[in-house]
Amino acid sequence: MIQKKIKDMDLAQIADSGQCFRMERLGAGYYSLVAFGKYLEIHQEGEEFLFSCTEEEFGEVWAEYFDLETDYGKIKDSVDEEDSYLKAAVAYGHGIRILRQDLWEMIISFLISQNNNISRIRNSVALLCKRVGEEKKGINGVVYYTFPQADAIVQAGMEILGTLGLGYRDKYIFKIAQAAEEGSLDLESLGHRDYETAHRELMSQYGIGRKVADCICLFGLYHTEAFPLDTHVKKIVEAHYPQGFPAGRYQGYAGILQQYMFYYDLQKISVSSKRGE
DNA sequence: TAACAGGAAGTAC
DNA sequence: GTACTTCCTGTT
Repeated sequence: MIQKKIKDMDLAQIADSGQCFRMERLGAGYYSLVAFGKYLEIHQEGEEFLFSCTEEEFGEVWAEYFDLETDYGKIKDSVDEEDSYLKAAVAYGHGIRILRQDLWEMIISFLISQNNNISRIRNSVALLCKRVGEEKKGINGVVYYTFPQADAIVQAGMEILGTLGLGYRDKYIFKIAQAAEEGSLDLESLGHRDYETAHRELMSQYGIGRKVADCICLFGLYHTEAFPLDTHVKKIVEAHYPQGFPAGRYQGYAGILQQYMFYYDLQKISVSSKRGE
């Protein structure tokens, strides 16, 4: 158990921001997550955080995972003063960060995400891990499941994948796991490519289109210039940026701002539907 | 309580 | 431009 003070980070906001699907709320200010085969529990109170790991593990895994090297305050301050929409989005989701997640997990998770909703994506990912991943025990004997590697998915086969309620996406997952196994999808080299190249290579895979490729680039490869255009962001751009989002003004990190906009839009929807609008 | 309709971080064809 | 799988959510 270690303690850290971290600015510009809100676990509740990150958990609900649709970029990760394995972060769970345990109680007020308490969250758990599984990533890179490890289980972590976190408690947040303002800028004070307790992590259920050693200082060593924090330095090796989690500091990078939570993107602590990046100054999100600076990013938020860089927003155009006259862009009232973006100012509001950034103020609302002030604790959003882009997590640096595992590439393979992002490929499969965002394949599942297409034409789907977040609560179902979470359930699908959880079930995939439980049925195909590896069972492990974390702190206090908590049982958790690692995200299945490509070989395990290939071994499980369509027979198992077909029982997970993934819909038509099951075949995408199976085929891409096969591609990773036989080498026509090379994760290692993908990690060394620039954004354009990585995006093109990802899109050549069955089941990965432009939007999913952008999500994988942003969340799995940390190409922060990637700007996934999903239904929400499309709607936002149409309403607030008729000339297109000014990505040029935010060279190299438009994707981070996209995440604030996405979260802002998503929360507004859930709040308004709760009010019966 | 249970059935029902609408819709969901898109892609392949 | 349209079909696609299944499930989640809100409504009746």
